[in-house]
Amino acid sequence: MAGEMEPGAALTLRGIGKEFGVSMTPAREAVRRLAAEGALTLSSSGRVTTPDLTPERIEELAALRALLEPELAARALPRAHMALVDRLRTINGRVAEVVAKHDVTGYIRSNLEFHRTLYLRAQAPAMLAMAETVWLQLGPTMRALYMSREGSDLQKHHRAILAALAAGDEPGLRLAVRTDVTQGLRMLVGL
Amino acid sequence: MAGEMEPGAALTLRGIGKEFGVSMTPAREAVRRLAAEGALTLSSSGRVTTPDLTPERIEELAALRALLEPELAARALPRAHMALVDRLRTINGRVAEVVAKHDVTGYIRSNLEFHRTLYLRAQAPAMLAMAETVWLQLGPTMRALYMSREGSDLQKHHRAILAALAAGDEPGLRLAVRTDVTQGLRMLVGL
DNA sequence: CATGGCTCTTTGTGATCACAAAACCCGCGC
DNA sequence: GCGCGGGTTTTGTGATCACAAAGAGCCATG
Repeated sequence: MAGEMEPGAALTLRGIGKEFGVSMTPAREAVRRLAAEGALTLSSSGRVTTPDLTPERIEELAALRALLEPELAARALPRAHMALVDRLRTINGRVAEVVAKHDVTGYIRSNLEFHRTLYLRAQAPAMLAMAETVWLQLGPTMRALYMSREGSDLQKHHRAILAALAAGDEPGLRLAVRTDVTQGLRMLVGL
Repeated sequence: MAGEMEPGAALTLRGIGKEFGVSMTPAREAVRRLAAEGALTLSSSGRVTTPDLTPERIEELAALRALLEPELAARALPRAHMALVDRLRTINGRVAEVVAKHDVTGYIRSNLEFHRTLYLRAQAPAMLAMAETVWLQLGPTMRALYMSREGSDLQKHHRAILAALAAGDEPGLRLAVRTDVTQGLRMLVGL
């Protein structure tokens, strides 16, 4: 999810097992579970790789984010207190730090933490799980995305989200989340 | 997905294995995969049951359907030809048959086939997979739902979908799909 | 008659193994 | 130089086993 692996990277059950000090059996279960969520690709012969997404697939996943995440934000809005906004501001500060250090993985991680923290307030576990599934599928691709561009104006969108949250402005919040989510992925496809 | 199992039904790995003539290993993989999609529940001790959804969870899943399926329908619309509408009409006829026979499982199956046939035209596999994941989670619950009410006016919504499709009316299609999806589940929660 | 504890059974976990298929690599021939 | 076999290695699959924990049932006791 954090983009630690590049798209198309191959994995072996025995390799995973050795890496985590277990046998093939639990490695297989983990792989099958991740494959079920679309986070890994199983070739017809059972080989395991991280997915190498086509532009159409990326657009589709971006559309899913644009569908799910504004809804999650809107559901979180009535439950959001000042403490939440403060917490989000803190996380957003950490985003700025890792951007300065060109730490791609750290950036993706804290960016997603920002979103997750907000959506947790929606009290919608199934919907949040779906959003996280999408993040998982985009993981390896996000690395490629964020390495190609500077993340300076993503902060702008996060600030817009915070402002709408503090103002209790639902339409504004939906729009801010949607553009934050859409804009980054748009670049990758080159639209 | 077809509601063949009731909510809260227990499963054992050895039982599944015997039922399908395999050992525990493939049974475990299948169970873990389904659990990853939310189609089965794993207790903390590893016990496997079909999920017994709370009303809040049902509302959430209904909201997901209301979010995803109009989008899928809208994406299918520009690609929909007369042959597709005919095919949908045929499937809809089959829905009427099974309703007459009070065949709950058959009804759910053909109802979902109606939706899946339409959404396949959207050329959006990730989005369709998400919708099917939701269906899977609702499966056991849908049985309980459709046994408690008559499915007569669901045909009405399907006809509205077909009409909007034939007319190329996107807003109408979105609305028709949304109400078809929402209305059935609304009863169960008792809103 | 209810309740607590004890035992036996059931059940999931993870390791190991034999097997088959796929991939890889090396060398040969065109 | 390039492509194509053939043998070797790697890799996933599914079965089986030992083990531990959780459940179920039963009996004794208050």
